Amino acid sequence: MPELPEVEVLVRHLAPLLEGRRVRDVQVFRPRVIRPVGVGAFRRALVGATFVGLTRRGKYLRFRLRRSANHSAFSLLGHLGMTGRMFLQPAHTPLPKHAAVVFALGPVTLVHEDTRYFGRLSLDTRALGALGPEPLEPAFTSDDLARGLARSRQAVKLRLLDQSLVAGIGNIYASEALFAARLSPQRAAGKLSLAEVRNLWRSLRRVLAQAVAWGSTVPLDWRGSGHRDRLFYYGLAAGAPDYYVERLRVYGRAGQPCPRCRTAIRRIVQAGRSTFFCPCCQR
DNA sequence: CACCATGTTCCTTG
DNA sequence: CCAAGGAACATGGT
Repeated sequence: MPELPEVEVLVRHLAPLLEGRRVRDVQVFRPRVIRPVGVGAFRRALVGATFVGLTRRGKYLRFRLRRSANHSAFSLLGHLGMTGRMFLQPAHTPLPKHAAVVFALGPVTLVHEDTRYFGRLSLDTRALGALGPEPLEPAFTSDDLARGLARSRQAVKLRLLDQSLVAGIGNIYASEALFAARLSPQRAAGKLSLAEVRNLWRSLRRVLAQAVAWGSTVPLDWRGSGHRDRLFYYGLAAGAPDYYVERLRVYGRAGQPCPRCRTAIRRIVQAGRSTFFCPCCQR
C-alpha cells in the first residue's frame, strides 16, 4: 500500500479540493470495501454530508464530514490497502475499471479505486486506537522507539512494521530506514544498543520526511488512471521530465550495487515479505 | 505456468 | 503471553 509518505502527500493534495464539497450521491461498487457492512446505512450516513477536513493518521486517511452547520462532525476512515488510490475526476467522465466506491460531489467525483480491493472505507474509527505514535511528530522520541524495541527477540525490520509501535511504516520504508541507519534488518530488536536505536530513530524520521518532501515536489498525475509504477504510487504527470525516478536506495534493488559501497543488494524474506539490504553496510 | 507485489487480519502451532 | 508461519482477501505484471 502507499505508506505514510504517499498517504501524507495524497492528503495534502486532496484536502483543499474536498473542503466544502457536499456529497450528492455515493455509489458502492464493491460492498466488501465499506465498513460497517451495509450499503444502505453507509449511503444514508454520507449522502448530504459536507467534507470539512482531511488528515492522515498512520496509513489512514481521516475524512471529516458534517451533516449540517449545527451537527457535529464525524469521521470516515480510508485505507488504501496494497493497490488503492483516491482521486478526483470531473463529473460524468468514465470510471476506472476497478472503482470500488465513488462520491458524486457535483462538478467533481471522488473515486476510490483499488485493483485488489484490500482497501477500506469505514465509519468505524476504532482502528485508530490501536495505532502507535506518529513518527514525524515531535512527541515521538527515541525513547518511544527504544521502548517499542526493548525485550523483543523479533527482527527489527518486523518490529518496524508493527503499526502499534509506530504508525505508518510499511515494507518499503522499513528497508530504507534500516539502510540509512546501517543496521541489519535481521538484528533482534531488543539487542540494539541505545546508540543504535537513536540512530535508527533519526534515520526513520529523515527517510520519511525526505520522502514526503520528494512526493510534494515531483509533478504527479493525480488521476493516474492506468499508471502503475514505482513513482510515488501515482504516475508522473504528462510531459514531466523523467529525472525523478531514482529515489529508493535499496527497496526492489536486489543484485544492484549498494549506493554506498557497491556491494550487491540482497533480498531476503522475513515473515513472508521481502526485505532489501546491503550485507556489507548493514550490520 | 511460475513467482512477485507499498497491507491487514485471522488462525494454528510451538 | 509471545513469536512464527501460513492463509485469506483479489488482480495484475513480468
